Amino acid sequence: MTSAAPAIVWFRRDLRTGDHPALVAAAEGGRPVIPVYIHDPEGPPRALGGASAWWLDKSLARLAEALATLGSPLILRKGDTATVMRALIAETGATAVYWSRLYDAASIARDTALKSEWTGAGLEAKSFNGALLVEPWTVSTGAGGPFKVFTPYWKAARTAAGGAAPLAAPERLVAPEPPLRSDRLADWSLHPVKPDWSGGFGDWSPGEAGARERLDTFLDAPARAYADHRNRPDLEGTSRLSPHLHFGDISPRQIWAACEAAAHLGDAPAGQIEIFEKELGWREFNHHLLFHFPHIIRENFQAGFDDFPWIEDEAGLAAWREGRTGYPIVDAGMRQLWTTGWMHNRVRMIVASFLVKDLLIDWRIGEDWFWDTLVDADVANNVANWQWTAGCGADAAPYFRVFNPILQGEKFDPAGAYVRRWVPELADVPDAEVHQPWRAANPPPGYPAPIVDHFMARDRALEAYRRLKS
DNA sequence: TGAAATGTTGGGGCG
DNA sequence: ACGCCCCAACATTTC
Repeated sequence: MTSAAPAIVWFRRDLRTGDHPALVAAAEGGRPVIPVYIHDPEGPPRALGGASAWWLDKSLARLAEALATLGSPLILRKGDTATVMRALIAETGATAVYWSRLYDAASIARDTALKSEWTGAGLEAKSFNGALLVEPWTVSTGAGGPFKVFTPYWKAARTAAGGAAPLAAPERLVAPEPPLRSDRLADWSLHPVKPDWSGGFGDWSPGEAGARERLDTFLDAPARAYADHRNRPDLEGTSRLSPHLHFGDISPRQIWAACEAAAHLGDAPAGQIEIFEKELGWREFNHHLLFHFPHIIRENFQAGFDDFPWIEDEAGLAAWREGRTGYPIVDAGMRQLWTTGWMHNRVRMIVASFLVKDLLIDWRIGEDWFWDTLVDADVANNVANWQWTAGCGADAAPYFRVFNPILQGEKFDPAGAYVRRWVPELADVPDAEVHQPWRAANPPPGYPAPIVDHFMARDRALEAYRRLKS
């Protein structure tokens, strides 16, 4: 079969060999398979963030190892996708290109144009579902439109979500002859240098094996108490699978199947697992929204918010980014983000509420920062969650819902272990005041006083939202 | 996937 | 024993 024309598998955000429909389809019949990753730092959908680049570097390295073991090494090329692919097709005589679908408008536009180009040139160009449990066009409301509210969405989608078993990885791949030129991953400089700020990222294991290990660890313990512990940043209560999911180190279907198996075997209480599955549901919902309402990538879902009087506050923004707002739970979150490339989800809501409601800074500015600093930065999730917090999104938190950073801290970090870990200035503040250290008998030296009074800021935000409505 | 303000209730102290 | 008041605890409304 070595004379058969090769098939290209175009990897993007599906950096794995298991449960990979495009890879399985390409390997069928034993024809040569050309796995390729094309590095276009400008996107779509947008320029690669710094923390994402760090992750991509490691995940690609693991994928390259896995594909080499299977028999066909990963080809790395840099540049404009259409140009690179044209050259690769000409060079190899490939007759098919397979890939996993993306759901933002810019990626869809690019992929659609390429598909018609390749089809026009006589190739088989085919896309697959490699990233979602339920693709956005699969479910619709009774009226026939897209969902805008999570609960009815998930009621409809979770039925469609179950069932399909993950695909096994191909047992072996046939490499094209002669071997193809590939860039060296190191030459892409995805890992930061001068300075290398990634020293705190050490707990992550990007790649397929790391994702599986993370999933097993999660199902082994945290999943059993997920309902109670998922909101506790001081505990290891969450799965931490988000960056793996973004880059496709693991598929949601693989996670779903493992969850169902664990619940079925009684390894973890079904009710707890169901709440975790609902979190996967939010990811699905966010992709559903981005597909059906592509403008939300930069515009308010609710146009009524377009005239919101956001404030330009460079000093406040800098304090927020650097974790020196004077509110421990906010500062702990922002420092955890900067140091590790990740922030606990409960704390994301708190810091986002603080930026948008206490500082009245445009949600897009916060979204930009998250995009650059999160290893799990994902357009669909990032945009939908920021709009949720700001109140301008679909099924958003009502405008009057303002998080109190003191109460949130006391409720979800009761002993102050989380804030003390990331804000060492608080080491000696008694538990009773650790979330409002300015009230301690001896306020910690070197830790800032609150940059804004929350209760004043809350009234100010409610006034701004009220005026917008009228 | 809030928090604060306001309303209601019921037990206990007290004259 | 009784009524009155206080206020914690809970419920409801409002932002």
